[in-house]
Amino acid sequence: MTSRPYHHGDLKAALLAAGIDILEAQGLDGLSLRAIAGRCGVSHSAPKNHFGSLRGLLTAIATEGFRRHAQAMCEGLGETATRQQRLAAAMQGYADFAQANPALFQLMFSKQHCDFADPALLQAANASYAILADISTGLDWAKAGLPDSQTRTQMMLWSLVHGYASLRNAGLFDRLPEHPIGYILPASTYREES
Amino acid sequence: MTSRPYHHGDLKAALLAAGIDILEAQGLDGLSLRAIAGRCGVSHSAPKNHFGSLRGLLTAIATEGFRRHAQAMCEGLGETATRQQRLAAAMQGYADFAQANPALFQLMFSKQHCDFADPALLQAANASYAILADISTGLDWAKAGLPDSQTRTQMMLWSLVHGYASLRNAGLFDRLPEHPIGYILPASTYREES
DNA sequence: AGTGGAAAGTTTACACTGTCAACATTGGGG
DNA sequence: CCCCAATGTTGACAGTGTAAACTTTCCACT
Repeated sequence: MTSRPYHHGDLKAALLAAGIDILEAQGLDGLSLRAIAGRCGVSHSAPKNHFGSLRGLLTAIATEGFRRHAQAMCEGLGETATRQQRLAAAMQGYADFAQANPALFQLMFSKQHCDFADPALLQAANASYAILADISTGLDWAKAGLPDSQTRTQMMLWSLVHGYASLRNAGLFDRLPEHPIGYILPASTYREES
Repeated sequence: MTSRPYHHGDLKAALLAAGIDILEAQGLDGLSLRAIAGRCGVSHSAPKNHFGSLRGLLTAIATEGFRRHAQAMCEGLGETATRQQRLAAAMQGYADFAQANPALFQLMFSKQHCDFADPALLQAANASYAILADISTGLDWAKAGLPDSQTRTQMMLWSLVHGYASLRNAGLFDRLPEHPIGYILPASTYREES
């Protein structure tokens, strides 16, 4: 269909897809170079030509994960919504993605498995962050007299939604009554748009 | 010195200590049953008698991690401090512990490595949560008309500090100006004690 | 057209892992 | 005193990632 530059088809993309499939089906434990290669019908050593090492392959998978993550955050964003509603929708998308893809989500934020020095991964991660950062413009959690109020608001929102998603995925919220992320965002901190 | 119920001394405790040492020195990757056993001078199969499997040993290590975690949160708690100051101190202890023991912190919240059905682990984790929950009594992030305001405040605080610690440990805050956790807690949401 | 070489994939080997079964050793309670 | 359960060892096994040597394919250049 697309390009076929060599004799067996579009590996690299097939390896990525197989990796994500195994990740969803069997979790991070079941994700091995040999399993991915086997699912693509190639030898266990073939992935090295495209990704160098397992770490490189996991980094590429995480990069694709951030792209889907950003898309999930954008899906609930209607044009007519208020900034508060858009923020709640983006955070809900963040948490929903983590819940729907727990192994991928865990991989995406694991310095143990991924190489955050990789430019592609860094760019994809920054793109996800930028979505929350953009929406949070005009909202303010600042204490009087402290600088960087915009940055601090962004860090607060990112930390809040990321911790919420992580703790829920780990099962630490199981004994508590359920509350969507919107019910945890303090209403009193919203500021009307100017 | 302590008790010596069998012919080689107090393994189990030695294995736990060796595991934590390796965790700090070499990270989660370097933590293997054989490495732990080797550091204690026993064969690679000895830990099975005390912990059953690697998962059991990691669960026990995480349990000890939660005990130290709770202690780190309590260290900054002075009796004379206001509730706001005590909250900020506990959260600072939470984040500092995560920064000082990144591998242990990662292990403690990894459903992949730990068995959260283990009663000891569950109790230790709940004890850590209870510290934040107790301090947050009297503080309120509730929207009017929603139930469970106490629970929601606790979830918000826990999510915020956990996400902050996790994202900072992953290096995702490296490009942003530094802000201690207290500068991210919104001041406007504090409520005076009654 | 034909050839050289780089890209893509295979094979083989190696060190390492966790788990298991069979075996050795020890120490304490009948 | 002696047996037995707890503790620890040995050896084997399937599985992992990595690396080197090898083979196959295809593209570019003369």
